[in-house]
Amino acid sequence: MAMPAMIYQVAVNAPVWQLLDYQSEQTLQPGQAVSVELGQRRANGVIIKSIPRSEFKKLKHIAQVYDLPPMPADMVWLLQWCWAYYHHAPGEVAATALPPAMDASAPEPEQWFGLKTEFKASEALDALLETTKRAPKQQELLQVLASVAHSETQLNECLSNWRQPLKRLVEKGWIENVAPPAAPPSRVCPNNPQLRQEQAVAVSSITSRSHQFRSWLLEGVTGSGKTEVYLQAARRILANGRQVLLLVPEIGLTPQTLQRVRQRLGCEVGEYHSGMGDSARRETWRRVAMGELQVVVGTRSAVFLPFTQLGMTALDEEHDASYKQQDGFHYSARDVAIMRAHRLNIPVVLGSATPALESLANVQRKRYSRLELKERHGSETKWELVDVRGLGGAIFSPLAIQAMKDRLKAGEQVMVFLNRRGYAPVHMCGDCGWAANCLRCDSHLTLHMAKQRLICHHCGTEHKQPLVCPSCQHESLIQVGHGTERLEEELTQLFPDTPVHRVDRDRMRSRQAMSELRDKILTGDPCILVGTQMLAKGHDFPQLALVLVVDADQALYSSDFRAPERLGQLLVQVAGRAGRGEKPGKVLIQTRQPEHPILTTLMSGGYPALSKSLLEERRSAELPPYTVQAMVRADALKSDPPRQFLEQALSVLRERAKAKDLEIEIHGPFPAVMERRAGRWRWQLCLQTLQRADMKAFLSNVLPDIRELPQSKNVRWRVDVDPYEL
DNA sequence: AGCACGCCGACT
DNA sequence: GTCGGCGTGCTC
Repeated sequence: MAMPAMIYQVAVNAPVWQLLDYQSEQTLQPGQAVSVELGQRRANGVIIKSIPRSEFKKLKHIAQVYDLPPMPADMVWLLQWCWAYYHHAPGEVAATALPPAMDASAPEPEQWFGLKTEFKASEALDALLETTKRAPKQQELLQVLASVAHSETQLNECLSNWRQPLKRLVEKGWIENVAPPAAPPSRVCPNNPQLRQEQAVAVSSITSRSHQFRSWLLEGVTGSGKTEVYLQAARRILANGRQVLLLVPEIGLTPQTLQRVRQRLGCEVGEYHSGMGDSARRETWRRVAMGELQVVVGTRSAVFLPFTQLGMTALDEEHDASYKQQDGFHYSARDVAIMRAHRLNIPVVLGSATPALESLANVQRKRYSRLELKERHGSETKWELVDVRGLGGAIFSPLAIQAMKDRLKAGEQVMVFLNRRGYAPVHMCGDCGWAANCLRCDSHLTLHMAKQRLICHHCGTEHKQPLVCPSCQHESLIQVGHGTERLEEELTQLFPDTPVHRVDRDRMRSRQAMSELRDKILTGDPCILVGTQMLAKGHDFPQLALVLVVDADQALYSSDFRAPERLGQLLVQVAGRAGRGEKPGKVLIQTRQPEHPILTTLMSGGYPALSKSLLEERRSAELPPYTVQAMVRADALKSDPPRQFLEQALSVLRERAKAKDLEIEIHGPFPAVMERRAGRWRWQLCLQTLQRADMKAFLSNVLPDIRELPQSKNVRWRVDVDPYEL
C-alpha cells in the first residue's frame, strides 16, 4: 500500500521570508538537510517541521535528501530563534548551520594498508625483503608497513611516489587493505597542572551544576591562566560523557592552540574554521553530529555545529570583534552561544582580560556570574604616555628611540605597534595638492611600496603607483603619514644591526610565514617586531621587554561611541605581550593628547577603571548596553534611492510606533560614516529601545510592511540588530 | 539570489 | 519579422 506523501516546511536558502512547503514519500526528521527545486533552480534547505496539510495545491517533491545526520532538535529551535531575533531570511540562517558544499561528491574514505599477518614473523619478512632488493621502493614500503598499518595520509608524509610500488605489493599478495585502527583510547593526561586557588574555584563553580544554564564571565589578565580553566572544566564535562565547544577569535586558531588542547584533553579534538577545506569541514560537521567527536575548537560559525550532547561552551576573548558576523546573516556568536546554552541548560564560559562593556553590564544585572583570576605569571608591566607634540612630524620620539636602544643592547626584544598596513596612508602632490583618492570610496588610497601599488583598504581596488603627479605632471609626489611598511624601513635605518620583522596581513599571507617567524623570535635573539593587530593576539614571546604603540590617537577622534572601548581593549591586549617572561615589561604609548581622560584613566586604573567610566558614560548617554539598538541600512549605486527609501521607512516606523504606543527612538536617515564605499552610497536609520523584547516585537510587526514599500526595490537593504559598527 | 517573463529598439 | 536589452516579480 502506497504511503501518502508527507508535507514538510523547509527553510530554503534564498532571500525568502517564509518557510516553503514541499512533499516527500519519505519520513524525514526536522533538521534534515535537503535539496529542493526552487523556481527553475536547485537550492539547499533544512526541514523545519512536518505539517498535516498545505494551503498550496501543487507541491514539489523534495529532490534530494543529503546523507547527513539531521541536526538535533535544539539546533532547529536555535535557527528559529536566530531568524526571529535577527530578522533574517530563514533559509539563509539555516544555510550557515549546514556544512559547506554538501552537493560535492563525498570524498573516498581513506584506505589503510598493512602487511599480511602471515609475513609478520621476522624470517618471513626477511625473505620478502631479500626478494625485493632489486625494487628499492617496494622494499622501503615493506619496511614501513611491517610493524604497523599506515593510512594514505601517513604514507604521503613519510614516502613519495608510493602508489605504484604499493599496487605491485598488493598484487603479489603481501600487502592488503586493512580496517582503520580504532581511535586511540583516550589518554588521561598525566601532568594535569596544579591549579591555583582562584583557578580551582573557577573550575568547580563552572562544573558544579553542569546541568543548569549559567553564563560565567571569566575575567583575568593575560597570563592569569584562563585557558587552563577552560581545559580543566572541559575535562570534567567530558568525563560525564558530554561534548565541549571551544570558540576562539579568528586569528586565535593557531596550530599551537590546537596542539595544546589536544595534549591536555587527551582525546581527539576537531577543528572548524574558514581556513579549512570544504571536505575537512564537512567531515568535522558529520562527526560532531554522529557523536564521534567530543571536542571542537572553532571560530564563530562553529557555534552552529550539530552537537547532540553538548555539555559546555567556552568563548575565549569574548570581546573580540570576529565573533560578530558583519555580512550576510548578521549574528553575534557570543549571544547565539548563550541562547544555545540556555536552551540546553548547560554552562557557558566567556573569558577575557578586557570584557565587552555588554558583558560587564550583564554582570551588574546579575545575568552573568563573574569569576576573577587576579594573579599573573611573569612580571608586572609598566605603562607610560609619551607626548609627541612638537616633534615636527618625526614618527619616533627621542624617548622611544632611547628605550628601544637600551632594550636591544640588553639583548631583549622590542615590539612596535601601528594599526595601519602599507607604506603611507596618503600619497599626494607637493606642488598642486592632488591626492590619491579611491574612485569608488570616500577614502584615500594607501601606498604599498613593496608592491608599488596604491590600494584602497575599503574596496581592494589597486592602481599602479604613479611616478609623476597625474594632475600637474611634476615629479613632486610625497608620502604623508606612516604605515607598517614605512616603520619597517625607518627602523631598519635606525637600527642597522638588528633584524626587523614586519608582521601584518601583507607579509604573513601563509601559516608557514608566521610559524617561521615564531621560531626566529623564540630563539630569544634581540630583534624588532613591527606590525598591526596581528601582533596583539595569541602569541607569547618571552624575551619581549618593550612595546611601543606608535599612534594611539586615531581612536580618540572617532565618531563611533565604541571606539574608546576598542582602544582600551587593544592597548591592554598589546601591553599583555610584554613581560610574560622573567623581565618586567614596559609599554610606551605615543600620543598628542596625553591628558585625554581615556588614556589617563587607563594609565592609572587599567581596564577596570576605564570600563567603569565608559559604562557610566553609556548609561548617561542612553547608549548600549543600557539601550538596545537596531540599524536599518540601505545602499545603492546612487545616493537618492537609499535616502528616499529610508525616509519612507521612517514614516512607517514612526506611525507604527505611535499606533502601538511604544517608547522607541528613531534617528535618521543619515549617511554612513563612509558614505560611499565600493561604489555604493550607504545610508541608515537607527532605532533604539529600552527593552530587548520591544525591539524584537516591533521589528517583527513592522518589517513586513517595509518590505512592501515600492522604494525598497531600488535599494539593497537589511536590518542589523545589536550593530557593532556605526 | 536566480531565473523567467515582458515589453521596447536595431539587426540578418 | 526575431534577437536581446535589463526592469519587475516570484519562488511551495
